[in-house]
Amino acid sequence: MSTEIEETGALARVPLTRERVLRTAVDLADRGGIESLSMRKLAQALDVVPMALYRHVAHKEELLDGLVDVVIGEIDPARTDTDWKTAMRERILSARRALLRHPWASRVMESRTAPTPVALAYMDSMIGLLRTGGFSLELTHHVLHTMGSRTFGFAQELFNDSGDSDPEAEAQMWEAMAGTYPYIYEIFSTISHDDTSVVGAGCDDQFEFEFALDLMLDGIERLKDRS
Amino acid sequence: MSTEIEETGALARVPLTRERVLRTAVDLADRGGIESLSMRKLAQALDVVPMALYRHVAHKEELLDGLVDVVIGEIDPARTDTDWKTAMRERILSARRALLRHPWASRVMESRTAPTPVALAYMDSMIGLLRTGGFSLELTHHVLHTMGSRTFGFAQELFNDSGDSDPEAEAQMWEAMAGTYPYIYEIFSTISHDDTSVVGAGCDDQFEFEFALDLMLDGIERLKDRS
DNA sequence: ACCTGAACACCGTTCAAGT
DNA sequence: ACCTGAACACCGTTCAAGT
Repeated sequence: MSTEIEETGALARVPLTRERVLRTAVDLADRGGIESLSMRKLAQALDVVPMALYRHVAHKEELLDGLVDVVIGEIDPARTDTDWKTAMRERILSARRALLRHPWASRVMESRTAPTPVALAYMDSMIGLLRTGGFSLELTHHVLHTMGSRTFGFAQELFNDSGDSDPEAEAQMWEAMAGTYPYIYEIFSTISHDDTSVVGAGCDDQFEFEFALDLMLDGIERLKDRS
Repeated sequence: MSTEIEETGALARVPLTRERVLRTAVDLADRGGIESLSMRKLAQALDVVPMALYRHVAHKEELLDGLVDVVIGEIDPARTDTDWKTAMRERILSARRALLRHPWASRVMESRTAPTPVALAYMDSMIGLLRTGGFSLELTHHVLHTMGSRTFGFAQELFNDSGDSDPEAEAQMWEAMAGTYPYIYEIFSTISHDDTSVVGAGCDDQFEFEFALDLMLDGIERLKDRS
């Protein structure tokens, strides 16, 4: 009967599993950003004492590894009915879509020191695309270095303008740029005409990502044909 | 006289300046890694109470901005006596050398949300190389997106194998790879023959960086000539 | 044997009390 | 008016005491 009361009190006291821990963590990070994801807050969201998490995850690093695995799991498998270039291109764009759904994911991926089996499997199939596509071992290796994190669908932007967008401060920066950074000013002022503001997120990130991706894929293809 | 004792006790009690704070912080990070750089430890290294730092730096974020500025300050200025391609190539390689001297720097740069004036000036002169080299505004913009952080001399490696290098665990991973990740195995086992171990840091990072850089510069040059 | 509250050893930063 | 010790509100994680 005390059991009954407990059950009612905690409603359907779902047992804590690694999967539920990870799912809740992804949710928390999606909602409040990765910096708001602490072991303590995660425990609270799961209605559990912090120490209970350590049954399913050795430490926070392992939790972060798990989050990356969840995101990689959302990437479509590689097509097997086309050439290497199309298959790689489409898969990378699928990876990019997964990362856009979880804006914290690329930063967490950067911070990992050792690849998980899931990440290794992803890499292995990517390399497989090249090898079965006729690339030599050497060229494959160079290509991997060239693509870097782009293989996982992201690239290092120069500055992550997550834009707190204080319009006053922005206008001021704008003014300063014209004088002291003429070339930056020139670019920004002409590029972002399509958007509402003169400054702001005036460029098409998707286009720019594909531009760089294709420049690399084309360059890589040329090297392959030459060898 | 009590003054005299104090002076002797603290020896040449150098006054705290922003520059001395930054220099010590760079030193600390160089020596013990960026994760060992806390406001408290920095204060201790300067033989000062933690709060004293806040006179020279508004918060830790500003300290990190300052560190990035120090590193950018070590990059050679752009040559003015060559074509855009050579000037850009050499400057990026100079930036890379600066980053190699401070292994924590690229990670700190990634974490900055807003560029400092020093970073903006660097970017402005980089863009200037392209513009005076005959690039259209549009192409210049695309190039910036393509190069991304490479402009600052670094690229996202797939995994930062800072190698704790537990040889036993490494051998085990090696064994697992052959079976479950055949393509990764194939690459690693053939590439790193030049080095001592079969695994290990068997590839020439400098070569790989330049390979990718040149692939991009060549692709960019081709686009420019076409337009 | 299992579970967990309290504690530890840290953070960055605030603020009021001291000089 | 300046300086700073103590305190605050957090962390991730250990561990011994409780059941």
